[in-house]
Amino acid sequence: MPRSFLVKKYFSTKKPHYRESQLESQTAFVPESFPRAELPTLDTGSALTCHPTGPVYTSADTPPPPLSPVAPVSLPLSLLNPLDLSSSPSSSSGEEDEDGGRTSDPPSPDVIQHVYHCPHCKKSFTSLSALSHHQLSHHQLPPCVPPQHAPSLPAEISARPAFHCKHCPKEYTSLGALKMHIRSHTLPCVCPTCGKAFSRPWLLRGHIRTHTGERPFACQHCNRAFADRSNLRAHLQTHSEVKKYQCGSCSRTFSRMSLLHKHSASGCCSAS
DNA sequence: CTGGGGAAGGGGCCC
DNA sequence: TGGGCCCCTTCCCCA
Repeated sequence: MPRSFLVKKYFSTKKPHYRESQLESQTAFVPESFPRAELPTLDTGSALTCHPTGPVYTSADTPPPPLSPVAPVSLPLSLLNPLDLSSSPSSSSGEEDEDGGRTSDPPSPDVIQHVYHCPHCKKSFTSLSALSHHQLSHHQLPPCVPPQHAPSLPAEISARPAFHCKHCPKEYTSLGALKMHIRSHTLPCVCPTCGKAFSRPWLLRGHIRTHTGERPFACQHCNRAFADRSNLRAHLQTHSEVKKYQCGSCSRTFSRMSLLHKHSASGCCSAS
């Protein structure tokens, strides 16, 4: 469902990650009712407003305090598999992903326990391998790389070729990764209803659900349904007596990491 | 102020 | 290699 990834916000008031202009014109999923007037031909010399740095954490610069996983969350099994999402692996195709999910398992507590931060962009990763993969995109380490991090990178990383995005400063170590990234600039999939543009067709399909009201992800414990599986997953936490995200200082638990971050930022345990 | 829902941003995995 | 889909995370808004 649409994480609606890389949406070109024609009308959005949210923070724009990319400017509307300078987008390469592509033809897929462009409805006739929305000529790509706002998707001018890309000028290779233009620079999109692409923030090379990582996400901005609202809880100041300091990373969130260690997240203590709440040990055995007392969720019934049915809650952990509310939609029996693990039943039919790749049987879905596009629209049927309401029941075609490969897994509905909530992130395991130990996933939450370890947070690895990229020294280059401050992004956080829940596993060292994920961080290592991510760091491939930074394979040309800037001088600011903390020395304790740089040596930890695989040796072959420094030898990999770099594929530079011509629209932003990002670099990738594979052409495929670069191409996928470039779609975030070109945004070839345009919503016929509102004109929002997406990088991938399935993102557009999910976005269309926001117009149609389709909510294929139903909660088994209440009448609510969601258009996004992740949102259902978050919702399921509200049915749990013990939340997954626990404050390391006061042991208070939260249903979402963002709430825990808010809690930490509010001063419970940040300075103490 | 807090908790929750909606939607979005990004990377990874599988086929 | 690319498409399709996943997960995690974050932000914004509202009750």
